[in-house]
Amino acid sequence: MAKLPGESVRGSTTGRPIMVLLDALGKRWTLRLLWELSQDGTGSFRELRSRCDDISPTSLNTRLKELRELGLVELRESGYELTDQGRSLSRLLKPLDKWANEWATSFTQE
Amino acid sequence: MAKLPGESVRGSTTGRPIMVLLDALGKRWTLRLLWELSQDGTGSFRELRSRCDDISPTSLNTRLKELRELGLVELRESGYELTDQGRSLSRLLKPLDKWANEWATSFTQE
DNA sequence: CTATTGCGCTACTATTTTTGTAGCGAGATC
DNA sequence: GATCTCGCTACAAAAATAGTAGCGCAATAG
Repeated sequence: MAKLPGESVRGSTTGRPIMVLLDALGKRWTLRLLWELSQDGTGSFRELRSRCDDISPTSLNTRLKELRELGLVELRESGYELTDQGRSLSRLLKPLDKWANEWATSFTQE
Repeated sequence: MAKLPGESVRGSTTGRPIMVLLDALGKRWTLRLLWELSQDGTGSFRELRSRCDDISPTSLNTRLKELRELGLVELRESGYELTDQGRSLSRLLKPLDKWANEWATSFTQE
């Protein structure tokens, strides 16, 4: 179901890993889920739902399935959690928080 | 049209900058456009279309409008290009390329 | 001064993605 | 065996995205 590296995605037929990644991250909730899982760790399906403002179970499941196929998330006894790869990706996303805060000031000053 | 920091977005009513950012980046083509503009610099509307595998003008325009409202992209005589803020954000995205390449190897080995 | 070219972009409809509501089936607890 | 919570699915509605055609404008060419 999910597009893996090497496969053709929307906007790029080359299968270049970065394109596959950008395509996956560009789907709704993907980034948010990675963010939530990296911030507060393991969470059950229903926990994740409430953390994400009651995202519909359909959407949540679709994204979680994809993230699992992409090797970024796994379901363990304790609940959903990031894989090692998922964690290493999340580390790259962390600086976005600080960036966003600085970015926000350019709006409040207007 | 675009949701700015401080405003409520899908999945988060707090207006927290990171949530607004993740919402914006999670829309189709946003990440890809930032990527293209950071890689090959300024580009005209039609150039960007072809760089993105002939994304429809409707979609392209919608995203470019948003990116301009968010202060990440601007339209100059020479074409569309990243603002300073857009460039600083793109710098954070750069490591994704290397990460994606390493990630991809975990699939070819299977 | 007409004709053509290339620009950013819009109108309109079709398609795909995402959502919301309700609830299933399985396992633990009482 | 009734109840609770779990992950998750069915299905229809709503929203986002896409595809095709072409407009209005400015610059260039004949």
